Amino acid sequence: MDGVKVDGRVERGEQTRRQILRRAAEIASVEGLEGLSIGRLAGELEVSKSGVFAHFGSKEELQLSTVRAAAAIFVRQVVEPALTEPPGLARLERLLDGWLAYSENRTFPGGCFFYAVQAEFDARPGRVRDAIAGYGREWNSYVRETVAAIPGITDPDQLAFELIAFLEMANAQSVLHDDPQAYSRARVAVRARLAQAGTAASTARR
Amino acid sequence: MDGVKVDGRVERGEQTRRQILRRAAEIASVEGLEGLSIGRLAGELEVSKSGVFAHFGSKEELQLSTVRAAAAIFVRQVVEPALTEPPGLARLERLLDGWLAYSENRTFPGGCFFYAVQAEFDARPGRVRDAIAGYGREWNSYVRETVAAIPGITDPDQLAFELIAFLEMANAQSVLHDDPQAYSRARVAVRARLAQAGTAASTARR
DNA sequence: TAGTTGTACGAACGATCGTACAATTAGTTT
DNA sequence: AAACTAATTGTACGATCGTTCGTACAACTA
Repeated sequence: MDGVKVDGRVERGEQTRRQILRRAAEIASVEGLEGLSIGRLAGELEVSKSGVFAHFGSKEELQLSTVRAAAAIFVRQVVEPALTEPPGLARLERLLDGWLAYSENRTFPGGCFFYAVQAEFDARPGRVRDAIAGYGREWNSYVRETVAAIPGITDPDQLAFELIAFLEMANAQSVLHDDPQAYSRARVAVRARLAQAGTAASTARR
Repeated sequence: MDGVKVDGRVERGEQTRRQILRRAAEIASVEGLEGLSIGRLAGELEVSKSGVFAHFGSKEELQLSTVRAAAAIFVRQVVEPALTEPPGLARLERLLDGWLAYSENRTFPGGCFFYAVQAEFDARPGRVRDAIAGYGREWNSYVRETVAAIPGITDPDQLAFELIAFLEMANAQSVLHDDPQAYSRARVAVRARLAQAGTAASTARR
């Protein structure tokens, strides 16, 4: 076969790279992708600065790789579990619960990775911002489509906007104010909003 | 009288300080309070680096002063206009509209100043974070009390949480994706949520 | 075994960061 | 006019930033 790795050097490199990116994503969720410095990252991982640098070739490439790595963790933690549910309300609820758990668990120590880096890069141009914006759009449209798969939903864009707003607000309040109530408020808001959409749907059906 | 300023040197200094802080808040809304560097700030304002530094004595003090200056702008732009309305629904609507206009206008070039710096400092300890968290709490409770002044509102905490969530979501989406629709979505969400609270109130009254 | 490849390293680069301090300029007071 | 005061400046510092370079060593190929 072809896909079998036999080169131990490359494998060792990939493992180092994974460790770097895991730690980089943790740091960036707290200090931001600019606050993430190569020297500090190397110090915490007890490897050389040039060793870290060599994996990426530039700081921008490290930032981009970190964003990609965080996206993979997000997908595994939030998106994939919801795919075990059938399309419809069950899948949406699983998705939103999964997001709140991902934030509340501190999968990343600074709360949601993407909340932190979106706010950091939203107003400055460049490849990092573009990558973050791309993942943001993917997330928005995934939520919208998950919502749209529920029978009788009239305005999936509007509903997705409001649901995501509740999630991000919970993350923000919890991290900044150490307020555990934030998540229960978000759950209440989500439940009420979905109930409202449900009754609107059944009313429209009459 | 006593309050009359006669020393032209002090007045000039205060004016310089105001100019520094205005520019600092603009930069910080885009690059963050850490991305804000004294050297760059001095370069843009065409004054010496040591001149800027002398006004504050440390970078942390510059950051704290910048947060205070931004808070004053926010109060003038968002809170004060709403105070011209009588307590109740009218004041709340004026407050929320004022916030959306403040974000949409780009009073700060990076959108809402506090959205940017909250996300930057929410997970790291220190005086800057404490100051930001303090203003955040003030804002939360001001919205809550404005909501609570509407007759028949049952859960002002929950309602304030949801309304603020819509505002911040609009800001985030608009800045990151250049999406002008974000604000109209927030307005729709606010209107629907207030209508829901209103009918709940009149139902409860029966 | 000899030669090549890939990872990791240490040392050094110029630039910029925040900070310190003495000198200078401008305005006020005597 | 002299003495004083406050705002601003120039110069310099140590630390850290991202980046470059030559090298060491382990693992693969021929």
